[in-house]
Amino acid sequence: MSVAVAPPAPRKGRPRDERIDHEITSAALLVLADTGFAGFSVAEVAARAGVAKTTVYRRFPTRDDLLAAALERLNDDLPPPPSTGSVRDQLVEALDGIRRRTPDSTRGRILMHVVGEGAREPRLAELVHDRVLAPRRRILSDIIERGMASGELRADLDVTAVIPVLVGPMLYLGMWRMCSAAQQVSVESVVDVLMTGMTRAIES
Amino acid sequence: MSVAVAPPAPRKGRPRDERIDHEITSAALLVLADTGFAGFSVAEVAARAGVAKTTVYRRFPTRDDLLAAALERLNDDLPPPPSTGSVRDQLVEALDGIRRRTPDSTRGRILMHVVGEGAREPRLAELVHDRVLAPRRRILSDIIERGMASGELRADLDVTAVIPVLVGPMLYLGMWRMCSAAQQVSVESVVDVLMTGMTRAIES
DNA sequence: TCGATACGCTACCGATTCGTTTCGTAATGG
DNA sequence: CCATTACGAAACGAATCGGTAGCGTATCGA
Repeated sequence: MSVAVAPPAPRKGRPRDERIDHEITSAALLVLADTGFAGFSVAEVAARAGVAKTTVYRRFPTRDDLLAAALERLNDDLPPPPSTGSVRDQLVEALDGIRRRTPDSTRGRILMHVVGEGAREPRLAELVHDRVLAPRRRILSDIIERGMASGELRADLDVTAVIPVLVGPMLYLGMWRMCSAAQQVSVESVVDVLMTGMTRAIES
Repeated sequence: MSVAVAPPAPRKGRPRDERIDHEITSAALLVLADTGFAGFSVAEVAARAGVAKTTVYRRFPTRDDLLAAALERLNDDLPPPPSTGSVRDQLVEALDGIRRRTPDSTRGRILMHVVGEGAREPRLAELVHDRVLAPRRRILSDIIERGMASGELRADLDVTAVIPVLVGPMLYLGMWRMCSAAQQVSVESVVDVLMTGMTRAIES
């Protein structure tokens, strides 16, 4: 039973250009970010990748296969967590990154389209949530737990409730950044409200 | 100069059925919520309204005119603000409504599509923001300011920073409600974190 | 009654996108 | 050299879109 598990590659004929696979999925993510799921067309992906449509269909039999393969690569650029400084500074740094990248990065723009498409495709929403949001939630929960251990934060915090409190405002500010009301709000002021609470005055 | 300013209606011929205008825009909002902006088609709206396509085009010369007329009605059902009870209770009630209606109501589902479409149509994002989000921000800021006046909240709160802190988590929880991580979080626990802050223990 | 408009229905137009196929050429292994 | 596969270019038929036109019927004002 000497079975070659990993792809030993077909033996005969011209081999596929491995770089093209990468370029196709990269182009697919860009198209997805620009046009959303409804406008996601194989022809557009092929054009942006500089490749013939047949070359795409040879690798991905259907549009959904291409979409799934592209989504596999959604997490290629997970940023390293901040590990130095006070809990407040770490939160500001991490949250400011979320706010900036949500409307600017390819991944963030795709995320914004998933918000609308998730109602019709719950599995898509769950996939993207697990692949994109969950790792970033993990970075934040690590910061929180370190703060709770060091005494900088209350020891009785409900981490599952804190995460939406941190992420939600950043997604809100990022998604509506073109509106003046969102532009006036700084991440620092948001973090300060969250740290101090709405009932106690800042002690100087 | 006795000019009839309001529509005196055309004098001759069969008059238009006013109810049909209402049904068409209502159907348009439903289609928009279900299919998003890319899938928004006149034929689908006409079918859902139980009306011939020509009847739609007689009122709205182009697809975008229909879209604009439908968006005009986005705010028909602005809920009354809660006015009794403690600030905490008012916040829980208002925020729980936001969380529930974001994924369930027609308006909320359209809002989720605007998040993705806003990148390509900034004017659309601003229109919807002003028409849907701003009035609801107003309800929340009223609660906040009453709490600051009554002493239930810090008097030095930055209201512009507080609003995203309140709305953001609700949109987050509503938009990703199908994911298990969001289902476990209660509005009460979120409000308690916001009220007390992350640095001080709840005093009993 | 008569002219004018609203409405439903069907068909149609041009444009676009879809998934697929054909064909000529380039690159590989035997 | 030759069979085999990859790739690019082009075209295919089917479907759908926004929008228009024709026709019969219904409903108004005069």
